[in-house]
Amino acid sequence: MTPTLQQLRYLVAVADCRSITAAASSVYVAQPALSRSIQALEREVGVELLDRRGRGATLTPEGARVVRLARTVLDAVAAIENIGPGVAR
Amino acid sequence: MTPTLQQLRYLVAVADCRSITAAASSVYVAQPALSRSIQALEREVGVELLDRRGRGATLTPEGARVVRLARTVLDAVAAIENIGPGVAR
DNA sequence: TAAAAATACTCCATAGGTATTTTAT
DNA sequence: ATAAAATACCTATGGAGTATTTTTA
Repeated sequence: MTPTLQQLRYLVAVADCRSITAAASSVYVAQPALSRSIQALEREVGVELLDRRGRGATLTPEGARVVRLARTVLDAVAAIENIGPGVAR
Repeated sequence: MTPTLQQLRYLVAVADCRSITAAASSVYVAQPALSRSIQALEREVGVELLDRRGRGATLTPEGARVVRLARTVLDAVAAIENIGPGVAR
């Protein structure tokens, strides 16, 4: 029903790699896992995010918009991860 | 290792309700589930986010910072959910 | 002592892996 | 024909529920 951070990370990886297989290896996950994850994301948002082609995958216009928002999400999540007390020195 | 959107939603609910029990009911989940979820979040970020008191729970300073970031995250996720084609008219 | 929060336990849904098939150039 | 993506199947981890105990105002 709602995207997961994992799905957003995977989508950003595909955007960066322009290939599902390459994206999968870049995030240390098997190709089918990443492929399914993005299919589920597309079902959830109700829009095709990737153009699958024989050689690689590219973003649809909606996919590009989602990737932009996903980077905002992931940046804020990274900021949360860094809330903790800094290294004492 | 990394927060989940669920954890962020739960934390925001606690911030809004100033009580774990009330927050749980506001998001239609059992109190122990929300309680555990936030404990896990605190472990992940390595910081106490809530002051648990006999009567309710309040945010620590770090908790307040996380809540601010969490709202940014959740707003961007909501924008992703609304990427789909609008209602035709 | 009565609320709110935490713990114990059980169960199930989903995310991932391997093997394989389909597709498109 | 071949590389990339999708599907099938299985397993295991974690997120949720109920019941209960602990805590603090």
